Amino acid sequence: MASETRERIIEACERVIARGGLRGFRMGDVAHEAGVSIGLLSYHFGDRDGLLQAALDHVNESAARRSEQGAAREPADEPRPPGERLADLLCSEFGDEPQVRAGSIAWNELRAAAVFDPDRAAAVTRATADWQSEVRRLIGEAAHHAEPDTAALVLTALVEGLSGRWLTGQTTAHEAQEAVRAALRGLGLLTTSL
Amino acid sequence: MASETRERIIEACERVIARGGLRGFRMGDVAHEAGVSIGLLSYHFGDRDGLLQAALDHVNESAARRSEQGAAREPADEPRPPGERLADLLCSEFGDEPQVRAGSIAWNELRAAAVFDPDRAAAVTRATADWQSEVRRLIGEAAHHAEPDTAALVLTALVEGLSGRWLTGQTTAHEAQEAVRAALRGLGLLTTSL
DNA sequence: CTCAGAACTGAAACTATTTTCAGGATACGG
DNA sequence: CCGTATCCTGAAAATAGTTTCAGTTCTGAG
Repeated sequence: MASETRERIIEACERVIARGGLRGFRMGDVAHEAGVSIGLLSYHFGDRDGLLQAALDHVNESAARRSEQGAAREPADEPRPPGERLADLLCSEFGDEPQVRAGSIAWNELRAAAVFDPDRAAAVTRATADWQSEVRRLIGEAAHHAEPDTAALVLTALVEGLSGRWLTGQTTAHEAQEAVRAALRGLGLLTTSL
Repeated sequence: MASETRERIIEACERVIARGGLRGFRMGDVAHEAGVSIGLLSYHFGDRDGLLQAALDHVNESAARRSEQGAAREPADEPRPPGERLADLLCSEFGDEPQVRAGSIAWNELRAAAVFDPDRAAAVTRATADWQSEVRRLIGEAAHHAEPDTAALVLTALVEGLSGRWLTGQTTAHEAQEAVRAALRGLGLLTTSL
């Protein structure tokens, strides 16, 4: 059926982006990766832009789903401290599983492309605002903070910066996570005890 | 003279990069922007890669020069608090002057490209390490901090993340600077008094 | 002035990639 | 089966961009 093939193509797009970024996003590579002909890409998605758009939308959705999942996964009978949940949410960006890494790379590319493309900037802004307000909410639960909005901005921007460090091999995923936790402690949102 | 023309070409490169990123870096655009023929680019810089390399090196040098200037501008008789100098160094990335913005855009692009290009990753890593160790030094001067290395990582990564927010229009330069100062206060490196 | 070498031009050749399209395969209701 | 609508292919055309190069202009020393 066609929808399966579409799906396969979108997944191939994600792998191609993860391997070479938006710059290395070639329809020939996508077709080869998906095991279909190059003509089929146009058939399903119109042109290169349509294909890329579909792939990036999918990345967006996946990220949103993961974020919601994280919030829902909390068992009601064993309440984890909100500071810990905050740390989890923020650190979920880092991790050596291929899917996590591919997602981070795609986001990194999307953010970089958004500088020059208002449409993409709008999409990034919306998704980022959702994420940041979720962080803001957890800050409110974790502690009385004087400037919770600023703290949410600082934490989310920090994660984005650390993501770049990690993806370029300047830090490990673990170091990035430790840095996030250190920042949370600095803001009084995580107790020092391990 | 040739060196003037070279300079003009490099400056044109910076404008082209600021306008369209590394992806939008076209030799035709550079030639048009510099008011020279396309053949001259090859004559002076060999090929596209050589041209791009020269342009990025120039961005690097400019940033380094600006940073040194900032450090040297401190008059010995009126010592500014190290926390303030730290804030200045970190906030110098944000600002609405075209040159500052162009420099930030170039860096943002370079960081994004470094994910897929080991050579660029090495260059970025080196420059980032220098900057971070300067921050680390100022932290040492500003206060006894339990984890100065982690603090330096957090602050520099934060600036990189905020830079992305600013360049995509998600925050203003001023908001980004305020966020940096808030983080510095949280880390006990800047007194609350204004 | 004149010549050599450096700076410079722009069109043509080349390369890489996307888009189109004529047609082949496949699924499926009648 | 048959017809047809959908899915799919891959080669050819179109497009976008870089590199080359034969030739022109400029510059300065002799």
